[in-house]
Amino acid sequence: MEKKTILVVDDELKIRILLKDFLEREGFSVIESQDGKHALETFRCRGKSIDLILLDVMLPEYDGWTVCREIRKISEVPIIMLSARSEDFDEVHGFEIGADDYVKKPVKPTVLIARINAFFRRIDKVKAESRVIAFDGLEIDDSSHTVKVDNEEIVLSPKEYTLLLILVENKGKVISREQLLNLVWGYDYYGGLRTVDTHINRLRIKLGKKGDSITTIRGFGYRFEG
Amino acid sequence: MEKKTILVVDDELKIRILLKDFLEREGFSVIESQDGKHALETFRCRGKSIDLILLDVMLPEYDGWTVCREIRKISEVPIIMLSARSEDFDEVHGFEIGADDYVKKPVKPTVLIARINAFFRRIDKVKAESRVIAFDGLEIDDSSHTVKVDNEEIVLSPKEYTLLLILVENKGKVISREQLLNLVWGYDYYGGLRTVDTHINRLRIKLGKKGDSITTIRGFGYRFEG
DNA sequence: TTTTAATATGACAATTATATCATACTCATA
DNA sequence: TATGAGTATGATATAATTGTCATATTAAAA
Repeated sequence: MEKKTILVVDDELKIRILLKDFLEREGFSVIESQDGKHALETFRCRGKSIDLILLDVMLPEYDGWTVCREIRKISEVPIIMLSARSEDFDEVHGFEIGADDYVKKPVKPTVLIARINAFFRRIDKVKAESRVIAFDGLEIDDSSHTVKVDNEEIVLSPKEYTLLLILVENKGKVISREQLLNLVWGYDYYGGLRTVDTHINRLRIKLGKKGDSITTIRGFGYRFEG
Repeated sequence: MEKKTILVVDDELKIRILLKDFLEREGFSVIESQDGKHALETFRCRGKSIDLILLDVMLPEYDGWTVCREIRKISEVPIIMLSARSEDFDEVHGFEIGADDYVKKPVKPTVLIARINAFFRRIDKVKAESRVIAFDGLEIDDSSHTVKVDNEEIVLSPKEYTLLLILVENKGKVISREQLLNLVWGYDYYGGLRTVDTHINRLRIKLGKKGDSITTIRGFGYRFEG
């Protein structure tokens, strides 16, 4: 497995150095940011390659809460908040706005690294799980990337496959074209919404009669019936 | 989504009751165990249906470390360890033997629940429970964007749907045509007020007998009875 | 009851959303 | 470099939605 990249956001140079040092010794690659604004810019620019964010709460130029909320609007990247504030209220708040963990300062590097490793161990496991979705004659095997309709394998392009997966994972729910662009194409894609239509169209054709399961919700998006 | 089941392992009855109470209020289903041996037996017997284990470290009949290690030999079920021991060494050890989180006692239920929710949010693919408004034979599911009258689905156009949603969200209150134009059409819309009448009309027809629930308040606007 | 104003309704045209098609571009591979 | 699969985009066709108006109906007031 390739190196994981961690973005460390803290205004104190001493802490950044301490963490960078420990993390790199553990085999992680580290990017640093000294304030909220810079962190957001960094993430917008290289978000795709960042596997985890260590985010201090007390920051100049947008505090940690703001940074967390802004990032959550565009990404589900794991975020661990670091905070000197030890109130329960703050901790709960951190989780509510989308953080994955909340660690109280002073941070002990050994403990933090144990947490990070445990976290990656868990999400890698979830990712690696061979997931098979099957119902009503439709079968999607995520580990082999194969799709079958009535036991007949059909070949989908990458975009078509991901599109189908997202729709089926959220079956019964309407997903807007904007959401689909985010989820399938990535939050940093700025193409036209019509592109989604075209791909839906091709997907429907390839799915044959199962294509009817993709319902158009005029004005709102698409929904997979299930 | 179906209820998640949590196995709470703690020898103190008081804590078990406290946690069970809180967790059930949050929509989890709870199983209890008062010692390590019993916890292992319980898990071996119904492990398949357990989604998370809250495991105290200080236990009679096999301590928490042992239970965690034994479970890890046969399962990857998420484990959150609870411990009165606050040494960093213990925390690191907990992660090393396969725990997913380590929470120091005394446990604050609100914090623990925030952690548990964040954890499930991360590892679950599907999230976000759907918001459903239902009463008197009318059902509006906003996530799937479906409207049912007496369990019969009816298809509404975007404007009709939004109009209905606004009316129902404010049921019992009169909403003026101006307000409806603002809420449904947007504040920057400058069409005629009569347009609302037409849409109300079309909505009433599609709702069938439920259409009678939209009352005209002469001179003021409309009101959804409920 | 008559009058008046407000609202309901139906028809139509205008607008908008979506599906579909044709084409050009991109990128990996032979 | 040529090929082909995959993709993005714009043009056009099709279909649904919407806004407006004329007219009918209704409710309140005189």
